[in-house]
Amino acid sequence: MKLLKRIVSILDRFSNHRTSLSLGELVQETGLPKPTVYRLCEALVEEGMLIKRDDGRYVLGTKLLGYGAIALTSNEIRRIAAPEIQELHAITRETVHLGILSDKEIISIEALESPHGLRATRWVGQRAPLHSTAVGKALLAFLPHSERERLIEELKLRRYTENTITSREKLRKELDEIRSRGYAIDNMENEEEVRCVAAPIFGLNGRIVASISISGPAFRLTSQRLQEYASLVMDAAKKISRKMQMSI
Amino acid sequence: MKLLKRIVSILDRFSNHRTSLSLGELVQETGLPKPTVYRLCEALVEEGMLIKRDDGRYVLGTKLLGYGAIALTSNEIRRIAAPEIQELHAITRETVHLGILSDKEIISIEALESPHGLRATRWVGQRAPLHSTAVGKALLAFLPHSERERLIEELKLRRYTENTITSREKLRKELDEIRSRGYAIDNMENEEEVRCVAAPIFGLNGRIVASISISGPAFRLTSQRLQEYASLVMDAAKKISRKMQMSI
DNA sequence: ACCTCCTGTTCCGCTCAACGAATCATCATT
DNA sequence: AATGATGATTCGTTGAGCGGAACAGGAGGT
Repeated sequence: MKLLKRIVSILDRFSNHRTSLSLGELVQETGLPKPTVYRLCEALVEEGMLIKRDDGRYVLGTKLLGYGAIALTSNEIRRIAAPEIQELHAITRETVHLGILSDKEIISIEALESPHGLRATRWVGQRAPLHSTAVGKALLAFLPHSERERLIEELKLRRYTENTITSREKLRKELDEIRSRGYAIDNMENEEEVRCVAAPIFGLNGRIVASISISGPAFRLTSQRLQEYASLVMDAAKKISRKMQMSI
Repeated sequence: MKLLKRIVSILDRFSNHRTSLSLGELVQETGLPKPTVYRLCEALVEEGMLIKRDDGRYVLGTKLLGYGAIALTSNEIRRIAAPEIQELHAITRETVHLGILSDKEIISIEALESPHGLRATRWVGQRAPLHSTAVGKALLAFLPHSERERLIEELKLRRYTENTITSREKLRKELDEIRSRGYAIDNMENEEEVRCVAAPIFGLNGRIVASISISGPAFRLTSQRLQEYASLVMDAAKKISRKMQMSI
């Protein structure tokens, strides 16, 4: 469906660091002809999916906000996992979040931030790479072989820090390790001085559906602390998985 | 744009109480031919805007969640109003939320729930009617005359409780009153035993951009308490408005 | 005041993307 | 085995969407 693909390619230009775009920018970045982008944007404004600000720049509209809120409530893992997430948050006082696979990225469907002044920030709806985060790697590691391989091949493996895994071969080894030990670690691979530990959550038929993680500044999440937290997240993940099995 | 309108009319079928829909239901409720709905839904699934569950029913997809999160951050009122909202919440210990106009409804862009066991629930992204809520009436009241009239004519004025205003004439009178006293009250008009009080927030050029409210159970929000809270929300709204003027 | 450049807007004839009636497939239920 | 309900597919038709080209308008320079 051509038109829909174009709509998505326009909406996808917007991100948290670039919340507004001009017609020209959209034309350049989508590679579509100017009248086409113009017509589409005006139609999207008409439907409330975009807003045209007074300065003529486009911003994602409130219609999408409404859809987002509904998309969130239709996700039952979120509801089921809530108590365990709160518990982890209370015990560790670090940022805890729950991520699922969306296209070739992780998207957070629940997030509780650490009360500490210095903390890892995560918000619901935030997207993050698969290869450089604990949540992403945990999810990737426990996917069925074929899907995992397809994703590994399709990923860009962009470098974010010195520690980011950027070779497919290294990523495969890392995922094997994660599978054997049952949890994933992000040792400052996505952001400087931030460490995370994540564990997989399985739904009925044993298929991985999400992963849960604890994130924080490296100075608090020392490697010893990380070990402790690893068993905590694994326990929480197992509890949630068990609840998922019973939720038919 | 025909196709886009159809896409929106499909996505609009989903709500917080009906998070999943079958092909048949969508066909019936949109009035579109079956192959058309089928083709569109499959394309939307392809793009991640819908998810087709194992049971064949459709659910709003994570792509929309991502867009929603970005739409939220592109809203600067939210950022500007955050401190005042937190303050109101801390003082009153009731549910406080910030709403803006979206199509012919109110949509919440910020919400802090009361810590009390019995509380009004509001979440970000939630939609609410204009004519039966304090936030809605406050917004409506301070719109430019022509827009206000257009909206009043277009609204359905559906009845939710005994107190809901369902006549256009009464609504106009109510809005006049709200304009003269500077704040709006919802006296169990949207939900039984829930009262709210809301005040308008103006942006540069004095145009109304949002409204802020306190909501809670009627037994705590007595008419006397409501008066107190009215000055609180008005003060907060004025502070936020002033900040908005300076935010160029 | 005039020109230039840049961005957004509109026009209009062409074409293929989207359409939808009809049909088929699948799976419970009787 | 027959029936009914729902989802999936086919395919000839057509107007919705396309995009090159031309236009408008404002900012900045000369």
